[in-house]
Amino acid sequence: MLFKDGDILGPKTKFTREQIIDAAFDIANSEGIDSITMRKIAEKMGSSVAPIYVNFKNVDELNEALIEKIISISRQLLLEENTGNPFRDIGMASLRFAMEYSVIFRDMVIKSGKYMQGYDEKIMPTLIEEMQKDPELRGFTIDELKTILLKIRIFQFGLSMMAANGLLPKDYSKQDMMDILSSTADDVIMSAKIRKGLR
Amino acid sequence: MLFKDGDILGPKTKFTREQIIDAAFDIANSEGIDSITMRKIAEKMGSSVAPIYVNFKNVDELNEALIEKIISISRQLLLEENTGNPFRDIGMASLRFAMEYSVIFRDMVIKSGKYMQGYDEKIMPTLIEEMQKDPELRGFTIDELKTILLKIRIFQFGLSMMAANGLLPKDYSKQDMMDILSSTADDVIMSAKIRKGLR
DNA sequence: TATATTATATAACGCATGTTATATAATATA
DNA sequence: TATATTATATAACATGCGTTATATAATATA
Repeated sequence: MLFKDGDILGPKTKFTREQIIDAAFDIANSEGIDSITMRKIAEKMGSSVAPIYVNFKNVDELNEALIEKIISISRQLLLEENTGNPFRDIGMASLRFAMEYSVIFRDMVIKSGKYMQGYDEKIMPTLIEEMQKDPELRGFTIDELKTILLKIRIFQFGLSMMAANGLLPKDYSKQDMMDILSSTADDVIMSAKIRKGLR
Repeated sequence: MLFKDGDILGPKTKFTREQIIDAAFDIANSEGIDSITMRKIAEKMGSSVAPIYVNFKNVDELNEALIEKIISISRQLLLEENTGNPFRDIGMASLRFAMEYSVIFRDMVIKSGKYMQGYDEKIMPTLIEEMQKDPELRGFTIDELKTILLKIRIFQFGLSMMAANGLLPKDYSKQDMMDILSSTADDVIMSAKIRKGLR
């Protein structure tokens, strides 16, 4: 062995793994995930495709890394919404993601239905537990809480998807969206209480 | 002129315009609209690409015809839901489309945001008029009716989209979906009444 | 039957893609 | 300085795409 372990030979790296992922992310968020090509990424970085293939075995591996970045961003958005009410926080974080990264949000819903389904199934029990602690929701059975949660999640998903696709009324603001989300959540909970004779 | 007008010469047509559109529709509904290629359509029909180019100038013209077929199917579904309550009928028809042609539904939402937006803006006034006739909804201002309609449309869109993407709980039946849609619509209306002191 | 017409098949073109082989240049160590 | 190593550039490849040029075969009429 001519060199010790850890030695780095050759020219300095000009294009890092992160730069590549960032370039891919930019393309995905402006033109859609399917519009990503190796040559476009290279052009965006001002390089050839060679640095990409040094950092990633092939396009599948790059896509995996891109998905990881997207998930990490969505997690970051969730962390930033910290009112302690995970119920509300998840809705708001999803709404923010849908608005700030609308093209990617659309693509993610379609591409990774399976992933999202698994994700949902993981957080559902946690959310139900949180709901059981909420004094506003006292007196409901677990099945009733599940129905309430499902209704609100369906509404929140529809709102996010309509926002991401420009299907909401013109000049509908972020505040309008947050308002209609919490208003409809109130509707669902209030009606459940009335049906149960809790009011 | 050797032949009279209206004469048809040459071999009999084996592949009609409709067969081509149907083949394209099948591919769109199983693999997605973007997966349609001239060669795949030909293979599905057991032909070459030649008959396609006799019936359509290019791929754009074929896509136009495909969109027309999709719209016509969605219109047919709406006609089949005829309870006289356009409010409910549109929701159910959209839900059926999302379930029976889920891949196409997803693609249509994404591809033709502009078209859908225009479509919505056209039927909104009609729906508001219908709501004004409904004795259940007496006493609301137009703005209040608009909010109620928007809430229900957002929920219905979210439900359709989740159904089309397999994001609903396992074994969630069509009946379950129709039930949760009308139940949530009731929630929204009931809550609006209570807020207004109508109950 | 011979001919004009047309539906279809085949093959090729130009283009964009992912991938790879090869060349070039930069860098740390002997 | 000379060399081994490696980051990058370039160019080619196979593949799949829309499209088109050409050939083939079927059909109705003269």
